[in-house]
Amino acid sequence: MDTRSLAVFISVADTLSFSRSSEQLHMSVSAVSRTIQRLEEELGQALLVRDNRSVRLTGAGREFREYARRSVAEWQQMRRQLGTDKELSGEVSLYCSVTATYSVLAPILEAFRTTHPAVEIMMHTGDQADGISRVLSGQDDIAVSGRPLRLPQRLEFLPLLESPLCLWMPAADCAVRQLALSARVDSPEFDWSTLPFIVPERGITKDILDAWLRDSGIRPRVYAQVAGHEAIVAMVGLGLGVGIAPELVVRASGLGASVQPMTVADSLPPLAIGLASLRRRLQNPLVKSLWDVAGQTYRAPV
Amino acid sequence: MDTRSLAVFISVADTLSFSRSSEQLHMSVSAVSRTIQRLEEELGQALLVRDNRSVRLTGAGREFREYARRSVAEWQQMRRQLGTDKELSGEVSLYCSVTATYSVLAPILEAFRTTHPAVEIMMHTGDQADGISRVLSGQDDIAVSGRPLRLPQRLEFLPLLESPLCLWMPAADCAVRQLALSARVDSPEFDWSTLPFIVPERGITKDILDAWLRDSGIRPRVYAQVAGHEAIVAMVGLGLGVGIAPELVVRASGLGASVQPMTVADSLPPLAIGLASLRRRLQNPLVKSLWDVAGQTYRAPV
DNA sequence: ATACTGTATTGCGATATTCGCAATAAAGGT
DNA sequence: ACCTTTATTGCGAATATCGCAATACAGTAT
Repeated sequence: MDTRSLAVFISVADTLSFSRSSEQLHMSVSAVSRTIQRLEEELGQALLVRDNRSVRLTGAGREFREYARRSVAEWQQMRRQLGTDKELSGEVSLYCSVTATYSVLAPILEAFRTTHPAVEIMMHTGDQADGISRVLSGQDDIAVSGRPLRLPQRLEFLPLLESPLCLWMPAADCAVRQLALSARVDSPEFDWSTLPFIVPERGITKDILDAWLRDSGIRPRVYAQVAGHEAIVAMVGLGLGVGIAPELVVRASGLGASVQPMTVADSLPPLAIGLASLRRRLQNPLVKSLWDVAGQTYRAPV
Repeated sequence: MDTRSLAVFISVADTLSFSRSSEQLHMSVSAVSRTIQRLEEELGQALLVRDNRSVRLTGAGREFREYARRSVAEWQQMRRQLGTDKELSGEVSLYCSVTATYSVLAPILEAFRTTHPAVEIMMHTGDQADGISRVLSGQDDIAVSGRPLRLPQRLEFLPLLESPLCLWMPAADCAVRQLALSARVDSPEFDWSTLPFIVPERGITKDILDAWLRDSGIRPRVYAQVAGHEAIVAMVGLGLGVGIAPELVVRASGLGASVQPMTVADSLPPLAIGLASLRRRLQNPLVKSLWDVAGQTYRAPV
């Protein structure tokens, strides 16, 4: 028996519906169904009567709900007690891009510092594209990252903000800019193959760009593959080509004057930026509290 | 968090030794170690201080032990309450050989009947060799069987009694008997290839026999492969060859007079006979109580 | 009557977790 | 210095869990 199963049962006992519980708990209906089945098997006793239409509690189910509530509460209490006993201290390891450091992380860390002064923050910066894999491999507890197109189940993602994803061209007059302006970019005749592209080497932005290019039927001429949005913006600013980057990065880079957004027909989906962490690591109270602080910090503005 | 982890922690906290706990809990030291690690990670707090030589409880560990004891006790109590509330009733499915029915199962079922009159026993009989696979496939809750040479981890085995495993030859004078007696069987020169063997088609006895034949360097002349010890004994009794069977079966078969044990140099290992069940099924209180009754029934005589 | 919708279960493949074994590291005893 | 005992860790194998899609069933709409 584990607390997770109890939580599932409590939810179903409250909603009296597998499907509603499955939404509430962010899991599939089948997972809920099997969890209840396991519980019933373990107890040798039906907890719920379901007749394909409705769900009701059995006598045993009612008794068990009492127990389950109590048990979960006691567990939570024990966690809090152990957690607060020695005023959260320890180390949390973060990974993010240079830009994210001040544009996303700063307000979070400020808030976190005041409430948990004893916690050591170990921060690593680098290409935003590596965040997810560093979290998956356990190198860091939390990464600031865009939401992956397909996120592994063991990964939890907490969306904080969205930033429009744009194609950028040089603002200064140059060959690339002429090309980019030479025709209505969003017209079907536009010849993309002449326009030099600067694309991300890997990561979520690359995935999104690839998908978008495929859907739009564009075969770009790749001028360079580089690591990090900051580098892309810089190269575009130098007139080497056009490139993709979230607006946020451009604004934060201080190069806002040297690049300009291109308007395209099928606009790119906005990039959801947030925190990523292994579910397992979130069970650690230190990591969890930083996570929670982040959620609160960004809930306020919205 | 699950009760299993708590039980592991309680054990280690009591013994203050990973290795002793690992024996107590029938798991490897590494599994114990990792369980504690997970617990500590989940709580964000060290529970035990180990310095490669000794294990001590931390403050948090002491607190947590209190909680763990309470939590496990409450869980057990809830199980009992739900279990006894409606006086255990339901169905347990058994599988065993014909012989085992009266020689092994009878005393168990007698005891079980008096304590749990409302439980329906569904019994299937057949070749003892099929017991394990029927349990593994979920067809039956419990099987009476010999202990498999390698038992899958999801299988629990409860040894009840041992019976010597022998080679048997016909007691009546006949060609096979003459052959079997023609030379000192346990001398290296004995020519096994002339002696017709009646071997089990499959199952644990077959595995043991195969291993023994291999180790003894014997290449037997197989006269017949048959299903079920009872059939082997019967065929030996008829003078068709020599065969392997546990003494228990011979005694129970009523053919004790028509077969005789052969003495061989490297004697066969005795067959451990007991109950087999999936760990998972043992969480069901019905199955568990039959299991427990069996254990008690056979502990007494020993 | 038939199609449709909402709900729980189940087969199945993919993924994640857990275990045991063997190798390793560390420290005390001989 | 060598051996023994004890906890941890890498790794492959066994097991458990999940989500998807198919299924089954009943009430509702067309």
